Amino acid sequence: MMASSPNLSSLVSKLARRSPPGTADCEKLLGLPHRIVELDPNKLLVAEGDEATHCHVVLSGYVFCHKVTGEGARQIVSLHMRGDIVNPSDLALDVAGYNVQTLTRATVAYIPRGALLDLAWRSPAIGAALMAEIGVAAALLGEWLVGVGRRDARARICHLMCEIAARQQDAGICDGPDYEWPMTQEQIGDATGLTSVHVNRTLQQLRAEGYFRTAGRRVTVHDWSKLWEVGDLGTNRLARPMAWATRFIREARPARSIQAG
Amino acid sequence: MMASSPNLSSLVSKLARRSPPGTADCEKLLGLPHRIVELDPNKLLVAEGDEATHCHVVLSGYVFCHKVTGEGARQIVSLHMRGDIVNPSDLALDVAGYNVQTLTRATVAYIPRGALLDLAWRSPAIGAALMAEIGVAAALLGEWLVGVGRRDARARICHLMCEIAARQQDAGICDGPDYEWPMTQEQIGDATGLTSVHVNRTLQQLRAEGYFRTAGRRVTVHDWSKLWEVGDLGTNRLARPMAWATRFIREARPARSIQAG
DNA sequence: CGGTATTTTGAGCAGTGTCAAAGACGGTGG
DNA sequence: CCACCGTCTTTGACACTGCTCAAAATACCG
Repeated sequence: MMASSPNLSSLVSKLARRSPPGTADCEKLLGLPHRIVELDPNKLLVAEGDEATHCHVVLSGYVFCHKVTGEGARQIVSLHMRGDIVNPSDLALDVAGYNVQTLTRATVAYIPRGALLDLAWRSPAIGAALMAEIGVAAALLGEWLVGVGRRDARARICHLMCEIAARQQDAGICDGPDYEWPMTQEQIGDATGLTSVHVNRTLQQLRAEGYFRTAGRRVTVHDWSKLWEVGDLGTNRLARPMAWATRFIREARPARSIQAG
Repeated sequence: MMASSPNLSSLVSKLARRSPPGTADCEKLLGLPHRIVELDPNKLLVAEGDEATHCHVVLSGYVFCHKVTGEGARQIVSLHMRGDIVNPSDLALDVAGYNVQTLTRATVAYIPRGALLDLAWRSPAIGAALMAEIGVAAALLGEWLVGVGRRDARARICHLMCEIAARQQDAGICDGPDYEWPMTQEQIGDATGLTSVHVNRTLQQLRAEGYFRTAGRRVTVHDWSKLWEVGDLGTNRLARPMAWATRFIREARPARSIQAG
């Protein structure tokens, strides 16, 4: 259910997860000037090259960033959900580096860029949380690069599934082995550097092997640990400073035994 | 020739390019506690998962970041040269997300992470420059992702060549159509998500088509604008807030006409 | 219920990867 | 200045993953 009067509280709770701000800081964040907008699916918020006047916080729904090559191929570079600042690494740049678009119907807060930056300079706790947010986003981007560069289709897709599930858990959107995967197969392809046709075939194969089931835009995972393994979310990731990763492991274990037992 | 007594001045001039700090700020940057280390090629500075105690600034030579998949394949995610902070987006994270390694013999300054962050909070100009630095690094990472995900081998390689040349010009390391490409073909493969064998063949083809010549670890470009075009550094990039891009265009034009005329 | 978006299939092909071996290069010690 | 050795580059033959094009089958939505 949506908050009766949407505000920036999901941003606050996300930042709080990185570096707990005091109550004063929370007030300041909530008091940030902003405009809340309700958007249809597939609506372009920002085009690459636009002047960056606002930063965007996702309050509900999903938003993604992508770029189009000279040949017209599209690559999705990030995915954002409740509480996320869209593309936080670009906060300090004056020109948008990506196209930003809604994936689903979404509620987005527009905050003047300067206001958020000022606040960050004024409150070290907020600044630190923001920097942590940037770091995590960049780490995710790096992981995508590794996947697209060096992993095969199965691994890329499983990796994406795990990442989405984990981030949803972290954002408090889902809980348990059943979650939303709000992308069409073509979009999955654009995120993983594959063709929609190949995504379709790989997905069929993975389903046939019993990793998960899909129904509409919903997934039910049968064996988290295998998905995790095929997705190569191995040892490396566990060492990461991402709360969600370890939390996910804790959640994942029971889910698996429920299934297996 | 190397500065007789290496210091942080290349960092200062790089940051100054983003957002000119006052002289006081420059003093503070130069006064940052640091240790300068001279490193052999291929030396591992940081391993993924290490506690992040220092940040690293490249004073000379080249450094890169990479990650290894569960299958043992390596993906290089970034390349750093004089004046660069290695992996600036990770400044706020406590654990290293990548392996950091020297490409060539290099001089690197180790700065305690906290000292740099403190300074950023204390001086808005430095903070802003740092954020801009982070933004540019993230934009580069995103561009690599697009390339690896959606461009063919020729484009990826040409893109990498242009990027390196442009960044070298920006760092004041090279000037003109002749520059250093300090990577082996295997490393080029690891950066572009290709095999060293395929890199070799593609490079031969590009050379045969007259785009450039290589000699040792040096490249001489014959036709910047074509390289730029094949590398898909087109329209998009020009709109970017990267000083080096536009500067590069200005440099590139004469170079081409020298060749063509 | 019709129309559009998405998923699924099929057949054939192209770009890259694999494996293995032969050359070329560059630095080192004599 | 030369011989030697390890590192890179280059080649060849072949396999395979993932792409293309096109059409059919479904699912979704008003």
